Amino acid sequence: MDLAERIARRRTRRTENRLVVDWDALNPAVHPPQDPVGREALFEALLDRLDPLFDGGLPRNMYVWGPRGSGKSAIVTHLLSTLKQELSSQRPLYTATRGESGLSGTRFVYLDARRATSRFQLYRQVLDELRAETIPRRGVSTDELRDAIESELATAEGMLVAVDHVGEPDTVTLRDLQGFFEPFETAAWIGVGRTSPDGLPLPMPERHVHVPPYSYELVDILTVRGTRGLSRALDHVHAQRIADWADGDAHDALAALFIAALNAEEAGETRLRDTDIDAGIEAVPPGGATLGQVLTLSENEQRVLRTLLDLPGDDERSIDAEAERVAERTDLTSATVKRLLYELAQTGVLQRTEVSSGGQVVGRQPSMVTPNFSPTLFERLHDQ
DNA sequence: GATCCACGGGAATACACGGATG
DNA sequence: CATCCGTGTATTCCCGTGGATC
Repeated sequence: MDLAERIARRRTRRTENRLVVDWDALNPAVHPPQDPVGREALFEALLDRLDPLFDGGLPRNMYVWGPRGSGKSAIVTHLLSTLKQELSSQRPLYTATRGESGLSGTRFVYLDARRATSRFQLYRQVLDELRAETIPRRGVSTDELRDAIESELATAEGMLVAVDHVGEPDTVTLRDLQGFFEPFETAAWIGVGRTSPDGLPLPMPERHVHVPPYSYELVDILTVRGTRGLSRALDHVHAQRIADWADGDAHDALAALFIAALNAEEAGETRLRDTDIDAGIEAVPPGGATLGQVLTLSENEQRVLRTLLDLPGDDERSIDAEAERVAERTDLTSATVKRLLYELAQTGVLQRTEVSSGGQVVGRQPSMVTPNFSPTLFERLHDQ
């Protein structure tokens, strides 16, 4: 977007008199296509390790790790899409114009392990990226998919796959990755996760890239995102306030900003007030489940959450009772809902708290579940 | 007929607590 | 007093079945 365009957009925004002009810019689950703010040194470190790529070779497998909200996903998605743009000379459909080697360029694939939780799904999504046609979800064996990937790689110089969110409670581990990509001679991978590499495969330190939490950069991130998303610049004091509260976590910071904006819009305001910032901070459980995590849950899990949030009143209800209510409002059995609720609590999406036993004397104390994320944010992003 | 996996439910295990036992 | 036991409930674990698709 050039300057003239920016100015034009600003003008229309003003005349519309709206506070928010681009919700995606404020959305903590969305990574803008622009260069991530304040991570130049990390890109250098990554490019160093990817050096062989630039001679048509393959880098070693890598592990990129750091705490939540430190920008790992932003970095890796941006890295892969740029590499793809710059280095893969061929697109899936146009294999006719091959280079001298008779091979098409290196292929680049970014995957979210939350959306590919088995070997089958991982292969399927890799193949889906490599080929233009849609790959079936059923009726095909995992081995067939593997063979298909192999034959696809036979005509390429190599493949670099980045797998985001490895090593979470429900996702594949680094060790799994190693096994999954073992069969492919010309494939290298980058695992991205939160846990420290101690005790994991890939013992060599040169294969690790540590992403530290943000510190002062967080204010810049909020300012940049705010500039894109809001019709007026984000007040520096507000940005600072959110950044201090978020303690280096960009997800929580953006989530708070998003809710602040929502709050102001609902009040018919055209600028953020101090109270909106307060409301934003108030609504986000620090260190809770990220929106990305919640929004990549299966359809039924999200439906259960949505229904749970809509249940009327009664803030003291056992999981058993909650499951019963949710089951009534969906086509799932209460047994299934109950299992899902327990599972969601185990992965940190829901939080379990003891419920004061209503007169019950015998047996183990029941607990209840409450969302470990901002319900407002989830409802808003889920329903859209 | 083959494939994968979400659902559903039952078995196994954990926990709470009162009372019996050592 | 400490530990075990019995009973009842909560929670976790596990796996067979069937739907959807090729």
